[in-house]
Amino acid sequence: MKSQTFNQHVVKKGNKSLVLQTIQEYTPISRADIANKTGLNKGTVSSQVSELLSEDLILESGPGVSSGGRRPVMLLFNHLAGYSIGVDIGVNYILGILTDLQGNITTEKITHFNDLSYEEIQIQLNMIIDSLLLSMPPSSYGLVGIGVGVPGTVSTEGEILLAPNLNWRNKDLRGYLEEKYDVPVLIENEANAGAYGEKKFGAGQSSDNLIYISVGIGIGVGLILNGELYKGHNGFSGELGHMTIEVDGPLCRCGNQGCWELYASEKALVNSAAEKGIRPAEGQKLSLEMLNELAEGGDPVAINIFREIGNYLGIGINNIINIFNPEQIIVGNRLASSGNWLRESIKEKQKQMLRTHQKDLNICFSQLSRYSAALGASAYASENFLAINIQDI
Amino acid sequence: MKSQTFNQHVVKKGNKSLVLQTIQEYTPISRADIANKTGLNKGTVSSQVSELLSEDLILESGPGVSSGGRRPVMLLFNHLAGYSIGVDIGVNYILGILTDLQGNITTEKITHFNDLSYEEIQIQLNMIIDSLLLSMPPSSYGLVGIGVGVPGTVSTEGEILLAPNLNWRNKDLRGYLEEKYDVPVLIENEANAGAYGEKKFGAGQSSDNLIYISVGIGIGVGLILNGELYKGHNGFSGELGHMTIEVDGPLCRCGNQGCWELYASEKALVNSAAEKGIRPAEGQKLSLEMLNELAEGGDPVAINIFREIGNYLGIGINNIINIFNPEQIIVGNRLASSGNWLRESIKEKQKQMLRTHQKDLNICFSQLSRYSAALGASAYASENFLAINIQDI
DNA sequence: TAAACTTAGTTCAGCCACTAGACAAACATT
DNA sequence: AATGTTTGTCTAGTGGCTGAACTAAGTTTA
Repeated sequence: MKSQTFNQHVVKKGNKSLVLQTIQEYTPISRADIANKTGLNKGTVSSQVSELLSEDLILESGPGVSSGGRRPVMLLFNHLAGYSIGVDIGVNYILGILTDLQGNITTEKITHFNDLSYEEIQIQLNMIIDSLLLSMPPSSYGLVGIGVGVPGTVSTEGEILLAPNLNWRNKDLRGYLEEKYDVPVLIENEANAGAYGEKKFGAGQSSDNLIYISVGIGIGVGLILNGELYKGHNGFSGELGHMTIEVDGPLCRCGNQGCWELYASEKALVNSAAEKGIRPAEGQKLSLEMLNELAEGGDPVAINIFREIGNYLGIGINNIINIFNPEQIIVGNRLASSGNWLRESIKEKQKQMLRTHQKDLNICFSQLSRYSAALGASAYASENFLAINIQDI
Repeated sequence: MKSQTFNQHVVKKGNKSLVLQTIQEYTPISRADIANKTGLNKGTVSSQVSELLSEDLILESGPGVSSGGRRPVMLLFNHLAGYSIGVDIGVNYILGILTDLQGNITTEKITHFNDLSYEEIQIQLNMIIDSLLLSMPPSSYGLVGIGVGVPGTVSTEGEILLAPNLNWRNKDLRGYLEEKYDVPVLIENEANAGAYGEKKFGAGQSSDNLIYISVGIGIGVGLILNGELYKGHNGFSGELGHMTIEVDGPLCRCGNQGCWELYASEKALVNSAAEKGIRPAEGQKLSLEMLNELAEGGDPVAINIFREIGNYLGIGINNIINIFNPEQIIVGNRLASSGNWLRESIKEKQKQMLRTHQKDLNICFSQLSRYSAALGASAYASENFLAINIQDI
């Protein structure tokens, strides 16, 4: 029985965390305002604030404007007290960012590759992390954690069980990085990390129920339900790419038939373009970027292909609406760049749905562009640091 | 900002609730054992227990067996301290049960009807509740609440927004019942109530992530995720019956095409039987019960129809596995009675899935037979009572 | 310009729930 | 009968929160 028992320490920790969160959210804010917003006693707030000040997690920024009496002392979240690294490992790239505790990107590094082994990718990853560390400004806490998003399934303990497009199986990347850099490391599925990133910094900040659809080579989905990431029993949730949308559809490598990602992914897009006779320039590969350019230039065939893919995306999105009744759906990853060519046909498909289910529903393309997953991963690391740090004292 | 602030009252309430839950789960149990299991101090447990005793929520049941020292005083959850009513309103029936605080059914009443208006159903409902109340034994708290499961969408405030098969729209059944019976009333979607019932009393007691598929005229799904009911932003989650599984499938009344329930519901079953030339006996209607009997008698056409429906059920279940990675899937409501004829083809379909996703996964048919929803609804009412009661003191 | 009023933040006594440990009660073992 | 164990109660002590008094520092009003 691992249930939470309550005592003064829990109370203290909870309230301290509440004060810090309030400061983060409303920076700058006075002690009196915190007391108002949280319902805590003024004295309690004062004592928590003085602790947070001594821990350098917040700062006093001089007097604010009076509202008819003594001028308040404004408090700021000290987002420069430490730094996190967020890494997005894609099928053919590694994107690493260094962020402060507020998720502002300080430095970014990206490497592209093709067909590297796990060990070779480890080396690339090290180079990126090392290079980010070199650029890290001095701060009270230094590097507080590393978060990594990977295109595959991750166990609840952080082991990478299967990343099919990278050919990885049972890799303990977390243990490796924790040993090497001696900070907490969190590994997450790329779609989960993206969902978290969008919830913290993107379009989903106000929603407690948001679905992030990561449309790249395949489709993965990150689920934020009741305000928290839902990972499923073993951490395998969100495999909506392998949701059957056509009973007798073509066979997928997952063993099922008619999987959504066979119709609505980047791969499906490129395949369809090839079938429809679009040929790349000499020496180039048929790519999403190229199709984007064609559509931009008004090419009717390309535009039509996007419309078709958008139609299939819309079918899956309708399913998602029926399943989750979310407040916010965000389409992210590679295909987010084609938002302009997909938006209309998704909307068209939505018209087939009951209007009641679309109340307050917002569908959009990622605002964080390619940073969703890396930002989410680094935010995970930062959150983890703040939670532990508050707990310890 | 409605965030929870912590103080002594919260601590007290949390620990008291923890003690009560421990007693419920491990009845009979001694004070010392509670302290061990929860990690609370012996003294704390003693004081909470004496409060619970004075509130008549628990009982002392004399000495237990010694384990080498003084014999412990065993404590029992007083499940007879009060009673709840759980009601399952179906498309053509009302099932009402009276349960004690532990979910044991004391009395049950059922009425069948056809095409009644909302007002007529209200009358039937009153008759059932009144009759259950007459049978209620005397107890400390009497009736503590009423829970109702309805086949439709319920807003987060408990208003019935739409129950298509009953032709209801925007009905405030909750307000009506609360005024009439003067106890807290909770209205839930029938699938949600069923999921909760299975989690509390059925096959899902040990799982924190369980999916209850209510297969009746249509299909509704109740989602227990991370240990709690997931309702979605407006309370409309779980409409998996309207998940598209065939892109260009037939039009559904929801506006979408190829919805799952067009292939795998009781309605689909009966339609398929009619198409395949199965005719009911004179004066009867073609029904699930009749097809069950035929299959029982070895009728190959009937068996084949079940196999076909099971196949479609399997497709949707595979989707559910990919989406939620649950620990437990329970098929309930009317079609659960045909489990024997469906099981094999569902299993067959599962073979198409990645084995990793099926780790620790258990799929079964409802153990509570037709009581899932009513039990869940009454459990909701009981829980609500216990939570409020502890809070108040 | 002084008095009156407001608002911000600190301090302190009192309260309450939890904890640790002493203690008594009741039983088992030797 | 003596010793050791386990259960449950009791008490003193701790720590965090609350309310209220108080200081500080502004604004408004006459």
